Amino acid sequence: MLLSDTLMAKEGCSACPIRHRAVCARCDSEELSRLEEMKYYRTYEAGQHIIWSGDRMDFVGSVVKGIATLTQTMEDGRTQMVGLLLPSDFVGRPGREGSAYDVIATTEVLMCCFRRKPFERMMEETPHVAHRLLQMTLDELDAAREWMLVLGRKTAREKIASLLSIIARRSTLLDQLAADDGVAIELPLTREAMADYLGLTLETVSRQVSALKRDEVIVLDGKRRILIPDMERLLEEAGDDSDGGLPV
Amino acid sequence: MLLSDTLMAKEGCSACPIRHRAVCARCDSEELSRLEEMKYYRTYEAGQHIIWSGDRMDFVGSVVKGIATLTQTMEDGRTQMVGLLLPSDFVGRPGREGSAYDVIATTEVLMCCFRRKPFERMMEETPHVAHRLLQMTLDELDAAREWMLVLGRKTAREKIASLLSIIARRSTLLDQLAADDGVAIELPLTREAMADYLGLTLETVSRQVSALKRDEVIVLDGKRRILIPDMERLLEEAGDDSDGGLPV
DNA sequence: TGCTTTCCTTGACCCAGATCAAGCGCAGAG
DNA sequence: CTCTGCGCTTGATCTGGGTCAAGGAAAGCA
Repeated sequence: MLLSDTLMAKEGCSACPIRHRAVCARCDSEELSRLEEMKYYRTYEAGQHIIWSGDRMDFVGSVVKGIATLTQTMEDGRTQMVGLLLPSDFVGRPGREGSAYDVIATTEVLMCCFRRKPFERMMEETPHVAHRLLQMTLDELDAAREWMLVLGRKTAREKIASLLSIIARRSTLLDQLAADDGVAIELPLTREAMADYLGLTLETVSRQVSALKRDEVIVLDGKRRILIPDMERLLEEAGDDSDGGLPV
Repeated sequence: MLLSDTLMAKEGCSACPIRHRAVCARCDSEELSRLEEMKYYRTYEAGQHIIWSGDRMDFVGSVVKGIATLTQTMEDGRTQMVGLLLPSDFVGRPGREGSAYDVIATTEVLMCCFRRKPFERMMEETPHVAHRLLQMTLDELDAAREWMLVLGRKTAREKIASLLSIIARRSTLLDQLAADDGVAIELPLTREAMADYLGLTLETVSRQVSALKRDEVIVLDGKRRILIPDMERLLEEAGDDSDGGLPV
């Protein structure tokens, strides 16, 4: 209905925009058709819970379009975002019933869901899904560890710069629109969501974004679109100068 | 020499203390003997680098005895520990040449190393190692995310309590010595190492440990041995009261 | 026996970021 | 066209944890 699943449902995996990056990236055509039998599409509106922490979940799946967040909450209400799910990212853990986190759609989200049991069986029986999932999990672990450095040791300004450079890196990877005279990113997160990601308050986020704008590290285009005239400069501000790993 | 590898080298994997928890946990005897051909033992002294960040590494492996840390460092010297490696934990990333982190022996460490190329080949050809590694990586990812909450949202006192309860949980899992009148843990970390894990300074760690002692949440036995008379109480202090997941 | 080194503790002071509070601007509803 | 609500900004003030500094204790060594 919303994100026309029409096309997708008809054409199957071959027309899928994340075909070459998701869990299914390595599958041959036989495996693909097996996956097609256990899959279904589902959309979620912005703000809607995709999964509730503690709930039993009977599917796993990939984000096809939109952005979702992985969030952890303490009893007294303090919350920490522990993951940002962009298209091609995997949701759910094979071999585990319940989710440990809330998964919440930030924008409208289209999910490609697989019924859990058949998916787990397939992981046992064929190698490619498991291998790809291992790769993706190792990447996520690296990302989580990079984020631990951000949370544990960086200043508020560095945290903002780190978030922007991570989003910039990931979204240029997806879109290939890195103009050399600067990068433009869509930032579909509220100040509060940014604060939850960065371990800050929304006021501090607002102040630091203003400060980066004042210092011309970034240029705001409307409220949610951000231009980065000089990526090098932003990386310096993030404290991970001369970053080892260029986008691969 | 130090941790007599003598016994181990002779008896092979069957006598190995981490046989049922490490990457090799699921292997059948044929796979085991294949692993034995590519493996060798190596010891590291306390304080020694096992792997340097950025260095090429030609092995992966498991910690058999001792404790090591995974650490990330910024140019200006700020450091953040991103992982604590206890016996059975896996070191290295198949499919990647270099390490992104420093791996440093905290105590004397015995490693069971596998030459990387043959290990990667084996992962392609047989399922059990890859499956087990996926499981372990997913667990580590969960641990990393739990840690993100600690780093991003907890107070200094909660951080200390969280560290102690994690060590207590992991080491009782290993040793099965959870007396019901309290738990005793060996804490082979300096105040500085704890600070690096928690995103604090060593002074703050020292003060908060003293405070927890004063409030009788913990009892110090010498400098490195800690008694926890009431585990419930400690979990409350850590802020994750009524913890969902009992040790499985 | 005393000297060095390493690790830890404790105190005094300071500051980055939290908290509290007010107000702005824009989009949707009536 | 105004009203309302939500997301954002900005100011004033407070405070948890950082910083700087001064010892103390235990282990190794000569």
